[in-house]
Amino acid sequence: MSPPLIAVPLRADKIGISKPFLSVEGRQKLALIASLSHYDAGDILFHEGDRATSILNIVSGVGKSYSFLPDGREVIQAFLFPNDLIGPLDGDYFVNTVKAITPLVAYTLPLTALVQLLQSDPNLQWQFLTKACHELRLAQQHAIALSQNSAKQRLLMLLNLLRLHNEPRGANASQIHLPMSRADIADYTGLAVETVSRGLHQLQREGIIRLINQQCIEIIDQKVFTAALVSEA
Amino acid sequence: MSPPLIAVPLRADKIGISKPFLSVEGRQKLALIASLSHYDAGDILFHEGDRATSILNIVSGVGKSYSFLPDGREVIQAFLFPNDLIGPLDGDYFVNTVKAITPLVAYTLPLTALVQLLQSDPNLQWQFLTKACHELRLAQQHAIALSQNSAKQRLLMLLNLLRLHNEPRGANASQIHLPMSRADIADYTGLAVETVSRGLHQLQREGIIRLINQQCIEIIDQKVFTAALVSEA
DNA sequence: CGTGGAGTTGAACGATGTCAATCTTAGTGG
DNA sequence: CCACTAAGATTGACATCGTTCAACTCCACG
Repeated sequence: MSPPLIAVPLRADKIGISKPFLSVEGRQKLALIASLSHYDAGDILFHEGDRATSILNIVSGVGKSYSFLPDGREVIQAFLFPNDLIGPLDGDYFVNTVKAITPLVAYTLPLTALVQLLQSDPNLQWQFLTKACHELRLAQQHAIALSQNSAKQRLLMLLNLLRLHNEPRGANASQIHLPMSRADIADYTGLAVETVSRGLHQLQREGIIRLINQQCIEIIDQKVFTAALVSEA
Repeated sequence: MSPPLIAVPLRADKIGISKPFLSVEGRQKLALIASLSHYDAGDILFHEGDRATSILNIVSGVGKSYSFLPDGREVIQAFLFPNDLIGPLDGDYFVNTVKAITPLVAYTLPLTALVQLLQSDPNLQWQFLTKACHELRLAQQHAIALSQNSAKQRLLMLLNLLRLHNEPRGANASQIHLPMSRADIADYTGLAVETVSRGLHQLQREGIIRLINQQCIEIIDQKVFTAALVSEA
C-alpha cells in the first residue's frame, strides 16, 4: 500500500480556542522517530514535486508554504508556525514548496516510520485526523477571506492570524510582529503589494492600528479591531 | 473524550486521478452502522450550529455546504457529490449548513458508532485520514481559485470540477450538467450573479464552450478548454 | 557616503460590483 | 392546451475598488 498524503500544514491553534497539538504520550512516541534540524531564513525545506521522505514539526520560527501560478506569481497557501506540521503531500510528492521566513528549528519525522506508527496506534492517528479536519476548516476560512473582495478585510484577517500566534509569546498582546515581507502578505491575501501598503496605512488613518515599524504593528483598541474584523464591509 | 471533528466534506475524486473512496471491506463495516435516507431538492440536511449526531455519505444527488457572511451573503464552501461525506464539524457542532440541490440519497452514519469504529480500526481510520488530507488540498485549490482575480478563470475551474463529476455518469463527456443555480455558482466562486452570466457568455463568444440551456453546457474542444484552464490570465 | 532592495505614494486604467430593466423558463391553474 | 405568473437569467449603464506603471523615499548594508 502506497503511503498517501499524511501530512498537511497542520496548525495547532489558529482560530480562537487552542488545544495542545498532541498528547504528552503522543509527543513521546513521535520523539522516538524524530531528529532536530536547524534552518536559516530563506532556506527551502521542501521543493514542490520532490519525493517526500519525511515531514517536519516546527519547534520555532516561521515558514511559508507556497506554489506558483502559471503566470509566475507566487501563491502562499499558508504561513507555518511553531507546532505546525509541514508537508502537504500528494501520494509521495510535495505539492508545495516550503521556505523558512525566519531562522527555523524543526523535528524531522521520517515518513515510513510515521506511517507505521500511526497505523499501529489508533489513538495517535486519531489526533492527526482531528488535526487534519481542523486544518481543513482553516483552509476553508482562508478561502472565504479571499472570496471577500474587501482588501481591508483580508488584511484584518491576516493581522488577526498573526495576533493569535503572537500572544503566546508573552509579548505585549497589542503588539503584532510581522515576520514576513509585504510581498509575502500580498501573495497570501491575493492582493498587490501596493494595495497591502495602502490598506495598512488606511487602517492606521482610521485609528484601528498603528504602524510602529515595518515589522511591528500595534492594535490601538482590541474591541475596535475585532469589531472591524467581523463586520467590515 | 469528546469526539472532535470527524467529518468534513470528503470528496472521493475531484482532481484528476480518482481512487475509490473506501475499500470494499471498509464499506461493509460502515454499512453495519448505516441506514439509508432520502431527501428532496431544497431540503436542509444539517443546520449550522446544530449538534451533530450523525454524518452522511452521499449515494446520489448533489448538495451544497455553505455558511453566511456577516452581511448576509451566502458562501458556498463546497459542492457535495456522490461518495462524499457530509458533515464538517467543530467539536460536536456543525459549522456549515448543508442543503440538497437535487433530490438526494445518502447513508446516515451515527457519530458515536463511527467514532468507536474508527478508533478500533486503524486501517479504516487511515482511509478517513487520507481522505481528509485530500480534501484539505482541494480546499486549498479552491482558495487559490478565489484569490485569482479573473472571473473567467474561476468559472473555468468550476466547470472543470463539474466535468470530472459528470464523466463517470457515462453521459457525453463533452456535455456538462449544472445542477445548481447561477446564484449558487456566484456564491461558490465569490462573484456576482451578473458576472457569472457575463463570464459564461464570454466563454461562449470565445468558442470555448456552448450554452445548450441553463442546466447544460458543452465543451467545444477539450484541448482548448484545458489550455484555457491552465494558462488563462 | 553610495547602492540596492523593500516600501510607499500618485495617477490612470480596467475589471467587477451594483442597480435597474428586460427576457426566459418552469410551474400553475383555468 | 394555453395563458399567466413568479423566479431565475440576461443585458446595459454606471460607480467603485484594486491593479498597473512609474516615481520616489527609506533603510540596511557595503
